Amino acid sequence: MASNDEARRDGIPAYDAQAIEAKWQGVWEREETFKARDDSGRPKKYVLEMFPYPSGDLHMGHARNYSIGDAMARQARMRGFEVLHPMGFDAFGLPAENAAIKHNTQAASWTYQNMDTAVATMKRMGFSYDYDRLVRTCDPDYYKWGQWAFLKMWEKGLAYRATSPVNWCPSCNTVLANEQVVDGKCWRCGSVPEKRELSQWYLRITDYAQELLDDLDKLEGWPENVKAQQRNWIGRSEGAEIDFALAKEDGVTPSNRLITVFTTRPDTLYGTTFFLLPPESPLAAELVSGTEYEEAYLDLKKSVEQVSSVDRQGSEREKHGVFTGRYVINPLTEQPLPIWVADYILMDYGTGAVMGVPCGDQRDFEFARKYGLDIPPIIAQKDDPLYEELKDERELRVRNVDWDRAMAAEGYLIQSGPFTGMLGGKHSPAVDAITEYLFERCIGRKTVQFRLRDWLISRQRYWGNPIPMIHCDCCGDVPVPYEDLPVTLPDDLDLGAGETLAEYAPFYETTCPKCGKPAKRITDTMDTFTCSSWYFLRYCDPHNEEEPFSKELAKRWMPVDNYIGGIEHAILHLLYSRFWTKVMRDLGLLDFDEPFTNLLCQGMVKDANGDTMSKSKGNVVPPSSVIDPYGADTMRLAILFIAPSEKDFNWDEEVVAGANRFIKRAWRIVWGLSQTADANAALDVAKLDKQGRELFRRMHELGIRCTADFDRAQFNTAISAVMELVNDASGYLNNVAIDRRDAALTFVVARTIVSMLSPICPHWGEELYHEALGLEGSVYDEPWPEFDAEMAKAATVELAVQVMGKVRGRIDVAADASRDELERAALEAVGNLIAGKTVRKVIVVPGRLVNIVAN
RNA sequence: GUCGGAGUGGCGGAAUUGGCAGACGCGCUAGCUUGAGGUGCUAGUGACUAACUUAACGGUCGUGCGGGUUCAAGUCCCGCCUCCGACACCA
Repeated sequence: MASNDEARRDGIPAYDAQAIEAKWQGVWEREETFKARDDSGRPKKYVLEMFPYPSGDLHMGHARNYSIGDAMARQARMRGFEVLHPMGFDAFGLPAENAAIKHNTQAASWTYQNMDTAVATMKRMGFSYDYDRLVRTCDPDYYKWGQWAFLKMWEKGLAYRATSPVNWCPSCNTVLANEQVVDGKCWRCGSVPEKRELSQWYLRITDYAQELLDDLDKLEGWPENVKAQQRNWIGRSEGAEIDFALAKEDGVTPSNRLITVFTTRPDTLYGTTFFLLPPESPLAAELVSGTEYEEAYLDLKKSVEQVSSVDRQGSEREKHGVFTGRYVINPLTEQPLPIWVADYILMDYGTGAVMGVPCGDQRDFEFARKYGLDIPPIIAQKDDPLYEELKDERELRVRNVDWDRAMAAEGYLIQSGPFTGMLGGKHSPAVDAITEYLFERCIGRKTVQFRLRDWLISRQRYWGNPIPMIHCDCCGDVPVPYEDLPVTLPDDLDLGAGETLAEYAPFYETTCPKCGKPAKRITDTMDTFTCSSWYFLRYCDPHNEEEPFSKELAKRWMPVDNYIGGIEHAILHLLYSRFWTKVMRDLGLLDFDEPFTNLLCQGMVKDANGDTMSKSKGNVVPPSSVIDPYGADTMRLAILFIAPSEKDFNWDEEVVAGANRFIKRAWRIVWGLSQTADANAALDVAKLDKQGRELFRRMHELGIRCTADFDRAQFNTAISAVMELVNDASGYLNNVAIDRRDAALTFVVARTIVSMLSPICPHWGEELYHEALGLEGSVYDEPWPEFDAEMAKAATVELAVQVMGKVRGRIDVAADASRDELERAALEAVGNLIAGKTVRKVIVVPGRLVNIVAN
């Protein structure tokens, strides 16, 4: 190419990305440049990207994720930190098993092959991982410790087995955790799960619900939306439990049997006109059993079972209900309330029983309308005529109203006994007063409900970490002794023929560790999210054979300072990891509460039209399509420059071409500067000519900006600062003859450009550091340049002169000019505009502007 | 419905504490370089705009919409609109 010929003529070598990148990748590997030292005296920085699932080669999303992390890790090293920057693979999971079934091979071979491919691509991208710490979750020396943690939780009562209705995915042939049912569908395959009554294994994450919620407030380095999603998911709700006595068959005489409801609005108790149970409720079945109401009830129950959970969702759906023929007694009014079974009531929230308040709750309102139940008003706004009419009414006078929807949730209580006139609503004085009143009479109490359910971790699949439990007919569920860990996953199942662990006798046949009789091993494996809940701890001490990680090394490296990954893990992975960390803390292994100090969720990489890339759409841009023609450094630069890290962007070939243009231009400019650069020359600012002084000043100004941008992980603007410095250096080379350039200045500017871009374009940086600047060692051992705010100050500055807030002129003044001088210069500059007017006020903002108020 | 986030040129996007809106890049325009340009370099590029031979200079408007506070608002306050995301019959 002509440009290269021309470059050579100037004594500047061509930028050959492929050769340079291969060379430095070799050097880094040989020299172990990025090995994290447990015992160095430097302060630590733990930079972590979410490890990938090895489903094939890496895609653009990975490239973006790891480019962000690598820029952080490399810059942190230059800032003097000992950096832990590890990588691994979330290697268990269904795709490997499905691929093995399809190709009649073993899941392990498919997985290890993909991991090798991915590692090769990571190395081609030049990521600065400490590969000695590579963690693969399917390695027995890793999953052994997952089993160990399970047993510890079993001992503490945090792991248990229970039989309950669970989500069964018919396509994956396994159960799913609540969190893994997304939009009513399986998170992995999109099929609609069925409810099945099964015996399954759980982790008691609900024990930590309050702490998981409270500690979100500590996470200042997390994005607001992730914290909000977790808060929603945990779903804390304050309210009261209220006991209603079941009426005897006569419908009016209270029995001894109590049915408890949960409500956030005990203040609306006076407006309760009916009582609700879900179709699945055993109590409902019992109440109608053998009565004339049983048939209608069974019909409703059956129709609900037939409606999939997707269709059952959403408030648009019409509500259905049947009367049970029985009543409960309102504990305050002592009025009987009919018990209905309704399909909008959930069995697994609250107590599984609800008081119906049709005037204040839109759902109850719709239900009451449909079935002709009374809607007595018990809450009103002050400007409502109803308020005037009933504000002093303590008894229930108006039994029904003619509205078309429920009223606002907040207002003043009417027809509400001694509470009439109080302000009602969520967390209102009336709620407190009635709750207290109920508590004194032993018919209610303050309580807190969570939406969060325990974590269902058992999966009926082969390619996962076996649950280390044995079932003995005499002794029940018995843990595998610690010395027998790991329970190793067999590698010779005939997956192609559909063989499962449950059918594979060499695995499940065993003896009871307690009584020695023949017993059966549990053949369920653990949810893969258990493996990813603590891998960041294993990186601290990856080869430990005695324990999952040593306390000392966890203390050395944890918590993760910067965690980078996709927003799709906002709930699942991040919540589970927080839980696991707290459990490890309570086991005495950790001395902190939260694993990830700062979290960055990078945006998605979409195609040029804004569609998500997918194999089925055929619009995937593989990383190799950029590395092959341009090199990894261009790719990294383009990916970080195109948009802020947390935003989605559409793939744009022009941006890649532009990034390549810049990297080559910066290459030429550094080489150009190097022609006169002398590393040993002392810089004397006073001796610099005007252009030299200005370039030096700009270097400090832009360096300060660039450093701040790295600190807040805003790489697009960090790069733009380097671009500006390259532009300024280019101007210097164009305008200052070679024999008049300052040797110390050209050196320091060249080195600064190289340093500032090296975290992003590492091979480029190392090559220039050695070849153009003639320096020894690695650019990553070079400290990040120091920038000085004093040096960044200009001798003279241009200020805007405003009249009444509009820019009307400009003045060039000394940077240290006094306010009086500025005011005088400004008044003079716009003298003709304010002639004949009275100057009321002059606002002087040093370094920025002068505003004259005159009329 | 609830919770979170965002609306800035033709495009991606900049803009500490209120202080010259549009940095940087893409694209586009013109010129130079070149046998050629899918290279490089130089200059220009928010919209509108009277008088004037032309141009420079200037003027008006401009950060989703409408109000407000202020010498000064993309930024603060009040009221809307639109888009994106999460959860959703959670009592």
